[in-house]
Amino acid sequence: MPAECCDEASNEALDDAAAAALASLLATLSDPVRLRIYSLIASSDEVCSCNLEGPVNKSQPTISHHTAKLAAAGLIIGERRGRWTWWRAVPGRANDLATSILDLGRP
Amino acid sequence: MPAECCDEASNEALDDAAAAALASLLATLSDPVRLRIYSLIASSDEVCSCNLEGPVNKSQPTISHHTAKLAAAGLIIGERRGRWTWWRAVPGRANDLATSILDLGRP
DNA sequence: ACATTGTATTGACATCTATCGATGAATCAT
DNA sequence: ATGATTCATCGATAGATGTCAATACAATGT
Repeated sequence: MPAECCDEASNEALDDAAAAALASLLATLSDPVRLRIYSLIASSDEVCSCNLEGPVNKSQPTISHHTAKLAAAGLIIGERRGRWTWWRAVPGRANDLATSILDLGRP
Repeated sequence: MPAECCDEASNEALDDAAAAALASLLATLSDPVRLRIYSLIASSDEVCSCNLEGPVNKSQPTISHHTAKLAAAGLIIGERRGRWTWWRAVPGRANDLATSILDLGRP
């Protein structure tokens, strides 16, 4: 610890647990494929998985892997109707994330 | 492409380039250490590097690596004054990110 | 029952990344 | 100049992760 420049222990804007939780949520959205999937789902009421493979252009296991991650993060929720799974965005989740990001800059 | 459930090509909410750019910015913030560093910087006017090692509790090369990534993403900017580098948050950047996230849900 | 279709899981592989020790470059004090 | 200090860079390593082929599971239809 140097001498002349350093203040006290700082105002601890974000503790370890909060940083880990927020980082985990951000990591879920930090993949281009997941972003596109979430964007497709969140901009519609409901999206069938069969409507994801086309635009996203990835294999079926890859899509399943990404939707599972988005669901585990609480960003989307899936409902199985018949053979297909229909996805919808969890309301308010993107809003909460946006305000969390804004709060990073508040003392 | 299945038959009964699938619509047309979807409303293309996010093209590949936009998804890659946003994902890259989110990836920059998807690390707990970087989140804490950015939080410390963004909640103050200016923060010296010597005020980061203490709260973050990582080695000096690790801190340097993270500040470099935050700076490359345009989230912080560093000014060298004498021996120390002083960091400040780029104004508006967190705001832009927050609105980008909110736009994901808009048709 | 059997075949078909949509989805999830497993295993393997390649790539990326966070971390740190060692070293180099730049700045200041004496 | 010499030494001390601050920061960046390099090399190495361990862990995480995106991707897909193969396979298993679930639901529907014949």
